Amino acid sequence: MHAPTDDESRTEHDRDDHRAGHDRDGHPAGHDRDGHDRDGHDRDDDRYDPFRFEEAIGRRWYEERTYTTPLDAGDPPLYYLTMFPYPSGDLHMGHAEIFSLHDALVRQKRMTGARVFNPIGWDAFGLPAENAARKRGVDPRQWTYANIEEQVGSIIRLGYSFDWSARLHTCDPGYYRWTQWVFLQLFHKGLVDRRPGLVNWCPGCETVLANEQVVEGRCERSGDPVVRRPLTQWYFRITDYAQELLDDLDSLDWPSRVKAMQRNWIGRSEGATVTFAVAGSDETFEIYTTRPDTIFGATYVVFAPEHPLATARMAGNPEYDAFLLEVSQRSEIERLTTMVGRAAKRGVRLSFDVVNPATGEQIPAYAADYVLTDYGTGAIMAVPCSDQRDLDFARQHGLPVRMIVQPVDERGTPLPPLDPGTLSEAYTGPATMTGSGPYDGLPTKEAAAAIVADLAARGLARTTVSFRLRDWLVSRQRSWGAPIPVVHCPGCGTVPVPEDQLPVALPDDLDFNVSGSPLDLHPTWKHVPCPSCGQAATRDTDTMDTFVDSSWYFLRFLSPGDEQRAWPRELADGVLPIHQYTGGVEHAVLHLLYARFFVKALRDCGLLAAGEPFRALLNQGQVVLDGAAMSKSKGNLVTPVEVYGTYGADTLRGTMLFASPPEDDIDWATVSPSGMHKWLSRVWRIAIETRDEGRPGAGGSGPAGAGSAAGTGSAAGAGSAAGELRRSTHRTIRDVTADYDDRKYNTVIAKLMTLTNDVTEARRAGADGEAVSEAVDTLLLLLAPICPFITEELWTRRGHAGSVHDQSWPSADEALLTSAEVAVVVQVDGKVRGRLTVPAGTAADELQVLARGLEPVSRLLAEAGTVRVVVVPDRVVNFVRA
RNA sequence: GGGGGUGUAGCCCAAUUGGCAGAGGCGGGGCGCUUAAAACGUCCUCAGUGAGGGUUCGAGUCCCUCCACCCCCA
Repeated sequence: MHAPTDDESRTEHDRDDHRAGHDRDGHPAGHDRDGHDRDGHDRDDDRYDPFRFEEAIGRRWYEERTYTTPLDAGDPPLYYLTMFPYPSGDLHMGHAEIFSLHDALVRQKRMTGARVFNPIGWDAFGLPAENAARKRGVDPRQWTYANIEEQVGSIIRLGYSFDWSARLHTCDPGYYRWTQWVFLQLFHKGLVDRRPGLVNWCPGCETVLANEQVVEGRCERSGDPVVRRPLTQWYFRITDYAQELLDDLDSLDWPSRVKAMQRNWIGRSEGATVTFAVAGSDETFEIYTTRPDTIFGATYVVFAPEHPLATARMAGNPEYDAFLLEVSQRSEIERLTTMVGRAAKRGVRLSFDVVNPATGEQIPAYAADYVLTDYGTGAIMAVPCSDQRDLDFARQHGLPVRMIVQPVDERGTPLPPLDPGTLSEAYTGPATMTGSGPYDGLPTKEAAAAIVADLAARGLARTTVSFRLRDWLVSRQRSWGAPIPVVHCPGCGTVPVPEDQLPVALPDDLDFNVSGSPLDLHPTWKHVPCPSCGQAATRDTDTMDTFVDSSWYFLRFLSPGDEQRAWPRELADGVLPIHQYTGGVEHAVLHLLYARFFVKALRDCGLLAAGEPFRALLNQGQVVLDGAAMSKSKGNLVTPVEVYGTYGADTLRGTMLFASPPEDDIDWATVSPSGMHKWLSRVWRIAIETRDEGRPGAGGSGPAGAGSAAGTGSAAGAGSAAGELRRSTHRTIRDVTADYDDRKYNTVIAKLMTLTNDVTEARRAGADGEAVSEAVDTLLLLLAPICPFITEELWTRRGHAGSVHDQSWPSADEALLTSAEVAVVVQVDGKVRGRLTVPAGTAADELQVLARGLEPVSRLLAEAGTVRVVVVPDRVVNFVRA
């Protein structure tokens, strides 16, 4: 794939590169440029100077499109994907971490012979571009593309092996045209709704937000408190898939915490819907409860303030209107504190009572904001003794508390009864029924089933499954996004834009210095004839949530330039679900849930076969400093540019992976790029010093597994320095390969450091050149996925043809994996009393005999009769006395 | 309150999945090299695994209780 590099031209080339690329003062090699120029290239070899070759190699990989994987030939490749970046500026440490991890995964997989498709693109729509336009008057397009180019430069510099032929940006009309097309497919399938509702509004961003974008009552982007507003908006019907989204989690090779987060978010609960009647009227309404067994303890009901029954009955009541207004203006954060904990729960007594269908009792009705309009039925029965919020509300409003459960322990033995007069903690533990008429004495679970069955027989109840998941609100009152491809016509109503008129393109002349949506306020853009009747109509001026763009980008990578269709169907069916996805855990709910929904929806539109987008997922931790998130505002930002500018790209990549297991956070204060640089310098020096060892003719012998010239295990004398080194080499191959499979890059590097130490020791002990050469070449191969530059450069300098990255992954020689001798521990009563050095595989009885002969052991055993002997061959002999 | 996760050396982290707690790095220290420093080389340093109980011949690893911290949902 790569032409062998001519040594002479390389030297010249490297010099030029050195001048261009290495212009920082004080990098740790202490490189003196003048001295370098004077001394010439012999001395160059002495010292590891990544700035002499990294940039040229990275540039070559980019320009030659080295890591392009043709998709139109042969079997479908393995699809490896890393979450595409948002271009808010240059790459940050989080990007460098995930890309370094992902690239190691990809490069190692390639060396095992797999074809891997590894594309890169940009999630390029979004609010920061608009904010830049507003603050600094920059065109969002220019701002975005300039940032993308900066990130491209860093990616090239860091040597990530992306397939540049598949590059895409979601803000390209050629991309968002198909985002709009996908919207229309879902629209025609009935999975898109436009409807009024109480929505989350972020005053800072001047737009609505999806539920998933509200974190503890605040906008997850700007941090502003979110308020609720009644607005008509577009929704994707993700709740239609709630059960399937929950069930299919079981089939995914994802971190358990991410699955748990999605389960929590979907929030399935089983309960019952029960019909209550308004007292003195034929009118009925439904409440939802997860505890139907407690119905005899219901002493009042609570409606969500906006519940139609409440608003109808309270119409024209000034006090209630004021309450409604107050509730609507309350921020989500205040409301949450009202819902949770002991904060005052504001409520209003409604003008009517209701009838409890189980007891026939007449009880009061309230409206309170701790009941949500869109969860369950928007009304609940309040059972103070078994629900904390109900109990708090009852105490505040002087409502009765009635005990209907008798707590029991695990064996069903009754515990002391609770006193409803003084109860301050609602009881939710195991209990039997009391004060519940015919159900008294039943365990609560049985009572629940019986009560629902009995009420159902009267047509007053049914079991219900309820989800916390809400439909996905996708319209945004922003302008740097994909316009929703719909026209509103006075005659025809809501008319989807015909597919042949896509894209609905953004205008070039938006004015961002306006209060409100620039797209909506544009003088001409929205005025168009109705696609259906031709009458004057207006475009929908909302754009789509940028999470829509990222919910299908993995499909577009398969044919980013295709103007005829969104993606090639057969290929998509061949590569989905994606073999390996990597990215930050911050997307555990948002992006990963939306993308799963999209794939299921597109499958049901007949556009895909797969039911899940990402088969396996790897989440990396975050990069923090002194335990706190890095951020510009805190002034504690360490950037990849600084690190690779000082130490080079390989050091940055290696530091990231060595710092901790991938899922853990990396505290930059505790890692040491200089330590990594020091080790790479050792690797460099050893590889250069031994370049001609074991090679009578240049490039003669190969590495382990590729036809070793060092002979087989038996050829190297047992116990000799060369033999020990060969054993170390092959054990490293075995262990490091397993660690790559387990994605334990930190221990991969630790084991390669050990091998480096072993090489040094073996050389000192006089090991022959072939064993050393095998060890060093193997070291380079095993390190190549993590530090691609130094390994490539040394591979070439050691006289090998081709790229190190095109070599086969080495395989361990079985004959060399087992030691000739092993140390066996001898214990008496579990205490170590001696050690044996024996040939590996020595039989158990023989070990026992040898162990009995050891001095302290024989004496100890003479004093008492041996009861039992436990022998684990090659490990331990344990004598257990009576 | 429920769920998920993590506690091993001054620090970051390993431990063949039940078999001698230490692989690697950082930091610290000694020595070598050096006119000197840096760099480099080399050797050393330090815990009995958050606490308590249980199972086992044997527990960092499995079980129970508790504590601390992180994340998600309330």
